[in-house]
Amino acid sequence: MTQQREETRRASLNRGRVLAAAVALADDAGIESLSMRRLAQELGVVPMALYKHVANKEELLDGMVEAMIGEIDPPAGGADWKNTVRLRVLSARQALLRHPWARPVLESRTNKTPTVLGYMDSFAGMFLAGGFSADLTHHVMHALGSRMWGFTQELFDSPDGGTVEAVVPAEAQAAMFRQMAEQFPNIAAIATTTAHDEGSVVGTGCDDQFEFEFALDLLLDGFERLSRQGWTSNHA
Amino acid sequence: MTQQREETRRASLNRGRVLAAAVALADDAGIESLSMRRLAQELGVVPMALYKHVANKEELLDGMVEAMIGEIDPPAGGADWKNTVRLRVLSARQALLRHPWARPVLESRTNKTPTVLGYMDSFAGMFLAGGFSADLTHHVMHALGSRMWGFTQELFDSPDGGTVEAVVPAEAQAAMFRQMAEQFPNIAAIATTTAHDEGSVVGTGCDDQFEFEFALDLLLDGFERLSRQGWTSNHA
DNA sequence: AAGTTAGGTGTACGCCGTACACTTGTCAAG
DNA sequence: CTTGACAAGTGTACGGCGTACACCTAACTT
Repeated sequence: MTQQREETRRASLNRGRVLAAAVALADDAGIESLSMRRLAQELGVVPMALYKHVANKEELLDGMVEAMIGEIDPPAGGADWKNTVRLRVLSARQALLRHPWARPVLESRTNKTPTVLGYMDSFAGMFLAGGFSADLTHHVMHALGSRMWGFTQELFDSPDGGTVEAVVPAEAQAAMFRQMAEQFPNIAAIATTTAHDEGSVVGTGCDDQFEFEFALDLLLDGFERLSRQGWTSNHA
Repeated sequence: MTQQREETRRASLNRGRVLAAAVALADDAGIESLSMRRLAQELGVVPMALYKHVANKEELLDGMVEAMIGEIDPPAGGADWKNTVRLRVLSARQALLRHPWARPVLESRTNKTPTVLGYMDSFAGMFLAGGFSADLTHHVMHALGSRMWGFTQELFDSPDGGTVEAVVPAEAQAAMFRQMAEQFPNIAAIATTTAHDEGSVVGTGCDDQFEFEFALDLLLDGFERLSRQGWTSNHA
């Protein structure tokens, strides 16, 4: 039967192979290099062939997101809600760090697929199981926002690899820093406390994982406090 | 002199007119409609003419962001840090709501212009002036993240206007809801507490302003607590 | 009067997503 | 064994995009 033949014919495409290739390409070459044409080329096929397996590029991206979600650990049972949520978020973060394209793609998605909704549903479930009211759970989910996916809008994000500084001569960096300190004294004050080397004022010098966990724990602690004191909305 | 002539010659372009037209176009037709060609057409000029006033599209977007930032109220003096920050964030939010294109554009910007840095600097200044250590200010800025700009990654955001429901017959909505309740029981539980009408499970039914302020205040309260107890990093 | 230059033009290139009509290889039914 | 259907891959083409580059022209400087 058809199914059998398809599997034996080596070169045959299918939705899974297309998605896997798309993920691989985005991982290796960056999301901006992922075009239908380039992807087809990578698969040794003509661009239009892809459309037999995904409806359009949007759906391709949806599929990629779903693949990424599949890498996030399911909620660990047993622990209290706070740790359960915490671990899940950090697991999501790991998946996201493996697939840097996922952040912009996730942000751009406007229609949630069932898989995405399922992920969000399981999140809501963790709060409800922890004794949160439905109302509080709702607000708390909003407050968590994209941190649910393990990412934050980065304040200072490096354009890419970040080996740029090596090229710029050190004295020029120092001059730039002095100029910046004049124009942006507060940022400079912050930067000097964390970055030990004067050159890397922006971009490097931030321990992203620390910042992420700092904010996450701040929120979780806030949630806990509200839940404990039996928060209810005084909102219409 | 040149300057004088330019002002008298009505049709002449300049960077300001280009940026203003770009903002107007993005406001009216959506950011996805803002192309160099379309913008040029709007200005009654050939596409390449724009490149005499902005280096490329990236710089155009940077300029638009700067224009938007210009609409944010400067920090009000006199109040305590918390209220100062709060009001400024809410002012930013107002500007952002007037220009829906600004969120995606801001997110996509990788190199911060001086104006953007200046805005961030003034934010850091509010915390420092409130007695925060440089270190805590740093982390707090990260935790605030994009909320500094008055936006959050929306959990359930409607694709557009949102008058879709009017088209879908009510009984079909109810059926969809029942199916969703089965598949995503936790989301359904949340949705029913807030949305009084069963149909609008996703997208509508959330008071975005409330959600925003809820999360903002949660964070600000957390910041206050840390600052008061003289938080210092036990981080390498 | 001559030369410089800023600002607007026209053409063209290489990308993009994808509509649509086509071939082809595989199978089930007659 | 033929036939006809159908799924999968192809080829061509269209309208969009950002923008490089050569050009024209009107204004200002000297």
